[in-house]
Amino acid sequence: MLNYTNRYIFVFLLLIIMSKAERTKQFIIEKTAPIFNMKGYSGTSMSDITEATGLTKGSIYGNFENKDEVAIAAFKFNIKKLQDTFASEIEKQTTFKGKLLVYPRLYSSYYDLKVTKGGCPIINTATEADDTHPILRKKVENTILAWKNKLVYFIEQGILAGEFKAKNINPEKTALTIIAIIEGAIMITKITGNLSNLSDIMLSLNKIIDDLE
Amino acid sequence: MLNYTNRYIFVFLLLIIMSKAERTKQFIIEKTAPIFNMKGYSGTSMSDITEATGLTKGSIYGNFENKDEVAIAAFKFNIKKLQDTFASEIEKQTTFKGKLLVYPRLYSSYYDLKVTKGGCPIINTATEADDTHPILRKKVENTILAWKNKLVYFIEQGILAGEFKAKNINPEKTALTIIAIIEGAIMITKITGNLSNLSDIMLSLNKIIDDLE
DNA sequence: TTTTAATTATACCAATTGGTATGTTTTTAT
DNA sequence: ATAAAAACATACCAATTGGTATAATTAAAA
Repeated sequence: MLNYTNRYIFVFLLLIIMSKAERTKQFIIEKTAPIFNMKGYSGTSMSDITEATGLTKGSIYGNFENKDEVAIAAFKFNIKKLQDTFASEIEKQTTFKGKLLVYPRLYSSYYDLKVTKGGCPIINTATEADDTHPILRKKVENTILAWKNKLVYFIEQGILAGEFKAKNINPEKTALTIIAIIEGAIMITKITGNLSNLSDIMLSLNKIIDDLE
Repeated sequence: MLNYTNRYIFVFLLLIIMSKAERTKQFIIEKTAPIFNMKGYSGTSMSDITEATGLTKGSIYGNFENKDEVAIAAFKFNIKKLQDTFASEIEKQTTFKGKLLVYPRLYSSYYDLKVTKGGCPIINTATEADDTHPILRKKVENTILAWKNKLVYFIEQGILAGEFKAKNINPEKTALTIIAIIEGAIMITKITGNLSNLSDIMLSLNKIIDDLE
């Protein structure tokens, strides 16, 4: 994470380096990303976009081909935001078990972090796009597969490092199960509004990772 | 499940008992339920409904107040279909562990059953409605809570019957985890199109239930 | 079998959808 | 400082949205 001083330097550099167009493009993405995540693709209208940005259609269509492009950019933005949060925490960990345990720990306080408004962009986009939007569908699929591969890597390296015992562990199966629990937990927590559901389920996830020893 | 003979008797009785209106109402629900499940609430238009049923707007609005009412009825229909499938299998089991194991077993072949087109109506409706549709949101929440209570009951009774050892088991936490794994697994499988993902994750669920002993 | 009531079709409504053509204003580079 | 280019606003477009009033048809009750 950037501290306040660095953040100001960052914004200052953006003002110099980025062109006006790049900045508004970024501005549009930042403002619409939470809307797409909450209302979905078909639930978000062009007027939602103009309203959220304070810009007119002319300027939206000057920076993006169509609604699709805005939605895809917004999805990427949401995913990156989420990944950055986890990547920086995973980096700090020295063991592979420690890296895996970042997920239950961070997700337990997911709603405090409020990384993405409207819940997890993966599950939101996946459930809407799977039967309706081939481009977004493929993007979510790739996101999940990349996540799975990362987890598989941690588990395999953990076995090599002697942190986990190799027998009985199927890295792929374990990775998929971890993702399933997390995504399911977010869905349940969002719909019930009961944050303790999330921490409850994350305790189960914690145990699963612990049992890999 | 009804066999063919019983099904014909059932349809015959419907023709006598149900009025024309009741029958078309049911017809509309059956035809639109898969569409709402695939395209979502805001993705399904009135013209989708008239197209799928072959009826005109007049007849749709003669049987339903508005689009909301059709959507809610379609959601209930999808949920009932799903619940009936599981209820009949759970009934057959004599042990509570057996009842719990019905879930991983049936979900492993979920896509063969093809109970509901477009994936699980719970996760589909939950992710769309949580920030947009209070009525549907509440319906999904209640569905999940009822499911959780059912699982909690099975686990508690299983403990009483000596099938599971009471210590270390938190029925509520376990129930929530089971639901999370199932819903997450469906999401992953739908988006990747890889059915083996579902059976892989269901093996993990199987182990979790086995470990309750 | 006829009357009454319910059901379905037709034709319409204003509002909104995503998108575009054309001006006007800012940036940017010279 | 000025010309060229890019960004933005205005005003429009046809198509579609959810919904309704009314007419035509069909089912149910007498």
